[in-house]
Amino acid sequence: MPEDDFDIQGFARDINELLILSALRSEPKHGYQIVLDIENESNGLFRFRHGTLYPILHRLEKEGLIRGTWSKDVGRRKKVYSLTGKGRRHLSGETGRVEDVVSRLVRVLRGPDQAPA
Amino acid sequence: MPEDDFDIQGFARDINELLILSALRSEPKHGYQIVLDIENESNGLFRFRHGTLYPILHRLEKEGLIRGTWSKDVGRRKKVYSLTGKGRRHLSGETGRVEDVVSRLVRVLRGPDQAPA
DNA sequence: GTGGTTATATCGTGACTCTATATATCGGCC
DNA sequence: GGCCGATATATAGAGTCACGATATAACCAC
Repeated sequence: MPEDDFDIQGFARDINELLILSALRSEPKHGYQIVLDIENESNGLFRFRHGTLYPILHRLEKEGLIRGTWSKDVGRRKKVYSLTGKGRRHLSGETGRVEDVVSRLVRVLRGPDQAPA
Repeated sequence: MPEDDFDIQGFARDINELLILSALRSEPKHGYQIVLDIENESNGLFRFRHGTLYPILHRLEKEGLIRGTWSKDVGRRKKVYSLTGKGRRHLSGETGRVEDVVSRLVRVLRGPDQAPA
């Protein structure tokens, strides 16, 4: 009985969300910093544009996975986001699900007649 | 210098295309059979709907990765697709690229402070 | 010859990213 | 002390793609 109900579009969306959440795992950051850190940690592979980043941040905040607060002490306005408990649980759970899906994906792509190296 | 130019939407599209190409690796098949085989080999995880499958098949044929021929010997019309040489090269090359991307993705998601189990 | 299954095809909708544009503030420069 | 590029957040418009609904047609059972 197929339970998973896999959706390729939702999968792509989840990947973007998880990348952002993972960037916040160590400490709270503002949007611009998140982009720079992800780009740096992935050696330039994953790079967010402005028009992609901010809608996702707003969505994550709306879902209660992150919480954003304006820092006013510095003159330049920055919205600093931090992981909520819900967001932290979501991150670890969904990361495991992504790992499961990609391992099964690679297995199907490689096929049965393919020797493991 | 970031060379990769990663695109999450193209990545999702590629996954669908590669799943179909991999189903044709062993032997030529018609559309309906491709869906059943992928669903079977992935234990029900990856399931294509009609409205998803046929546009992708047409696209792959247009790009020269597969070649479709109508089998007329049987009364029921079936369009049987087979991998072209270009398609076979594309499959192995892109599969390697997908494996690379997902391994780097998981590494970023897990983070540096995560011990490898 | 009617109905259910196999099989291919397309159109419309909706979801999502991406490009372009807008706004605002800081620091350096002269 | 005003200009300008870099930092930083925001949104609207366009384009792309999967997905649901619908259409067509031939096979088989009865």
